[in-house]
Amino acid sequence: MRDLSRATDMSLAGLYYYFESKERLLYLIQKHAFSTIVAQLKQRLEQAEDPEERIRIFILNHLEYFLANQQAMKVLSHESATLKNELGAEVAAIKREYYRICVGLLDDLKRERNLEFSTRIAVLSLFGMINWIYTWHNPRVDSDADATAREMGDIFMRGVTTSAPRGRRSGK
Amino acid sequence: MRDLSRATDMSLAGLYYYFESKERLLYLIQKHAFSTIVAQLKQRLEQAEDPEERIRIFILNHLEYFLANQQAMKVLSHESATLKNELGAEVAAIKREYYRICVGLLDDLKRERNLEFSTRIAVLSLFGMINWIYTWHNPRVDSDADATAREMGDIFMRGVTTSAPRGRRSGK
DNA sequence: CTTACATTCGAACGAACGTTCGAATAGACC
DNA sequence: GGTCTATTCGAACGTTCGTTCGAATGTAAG
Repeated sequence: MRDLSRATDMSLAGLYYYFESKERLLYLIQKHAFSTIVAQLKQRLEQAEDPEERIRIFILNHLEYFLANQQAMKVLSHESATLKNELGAEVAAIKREYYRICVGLLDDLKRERNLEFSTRIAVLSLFGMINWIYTWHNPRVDSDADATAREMGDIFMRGVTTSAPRGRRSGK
Repeated sequence: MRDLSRATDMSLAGLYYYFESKERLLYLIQKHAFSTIVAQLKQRLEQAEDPEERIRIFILNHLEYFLANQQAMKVLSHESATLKNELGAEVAAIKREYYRICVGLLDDLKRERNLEFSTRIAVLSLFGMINWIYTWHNPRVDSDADATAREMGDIFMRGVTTSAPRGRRSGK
C-alpha cells in the first residue's frame, strides 16, 4: 500500500478513501484482469469456426494480454492464492470459466479429428506454457505476441518433431 | 521463521543458532534442491543415447522431483527472485546450467532429425509445462510422475494433433 | 458568507516480522 | 565436584505493514 501511495502521489490514508482494504483492491484488480481476458476471448472466438484456429486464437489472446501487462501479471501470479472467502471464490469462478472454455476448444478438436489424449493434461500443459511467459519474455530479445503465439501454437499442435527445415512445413 | 520454529518444535532464537539469517536458509534450500535435480538428471542421462529419449528423461526427472516435493516447490517458485547479491547469483548459475542442459538436448534432437524451430521458445515452453504442475497436480485425481511425464512428452514431441484414437499410435 | 458534502492528509495504532542477547541447560572431560 | 563448550530459549529490539482517525482543505448550492 505504501508503494502504491508513492506511485500514485496520494497519501497512504487517501488510498483508503477509495479502497476499503488491500484485499478488496487486489480482488478488484484480479476480477478486472480476468474478466477482460475472458470477454476479449469470447469476442474473438466468434470470428473462427475451425477448431485449430480457435485454439490458436486462445493462445494469442492470452499472450497478448500477458505481454501487454507483464508487470501486472507478475503480481497477479504471485498473489493468485491470497484471496480468502467470497472474494477468492468469485475470482476462482472466473478462472474456472476460462479453464472450461479451453477444455471446450480442445474437446472440439478431438471430436473433429478423432483424436485421443487427456484433455485435462493438455489444457494444463498449455496453461503452463502460456502462463510461464511472464517469467522470461524480454521485449528486446523475444518476438512479439503474434510470433510467440504462432511458435507456441506449433509446438502444442504438432510438437517439436514435426517442424520442417528451411521454412517448409510438412503437409497438413 | 516463526512458522519454521513451530513446525520444528524449536524456539525462534534456536533456529538462528543453525542458520545465520532467513535469506541464507532460503539460499541453502534452493541450492540443495536445484543441485539435486541437476545431479540426478546428469546421472540418468548417461543411460540413454537417443535424443528423444533423453528429452523424455529430462521431463520425467523434473516432474518426479516436483511431485515428490510439491509443497517445497510452491515455496521455491514463490521465492525464486528474492535472493540478492552473491547468494542469488550462485543459485541463478545452477538454474542456468539446468537451462543449458535442456538447450543441448533440444539441439541434439534438431541435429539428428534436421528440424527447424526456435530452441529458446521450445525450452521455455517446456519449462512452463513442467514447472506449472505444482499449481494443479492432485495425487488423488492425476496420474503419477511417470504417466504425466509420458503424456507431457507426447504433447511436446508430437503435439496434440498426432495422437491416434483407441490407444494405437501412428508409426514412429 | 454559510452550510454541506467530498476529498486529502499527517500521525499514529497494533500486529507481524527478522533478528539479537544474555541467561539457562546439557553433556563431555578432568 | 568443576570447567569447558555446545545447545536452547524467553524476552525483547527495531522495522515494516495494513489500517484508522480527526482535522484540514476543496467545492458547489442556498
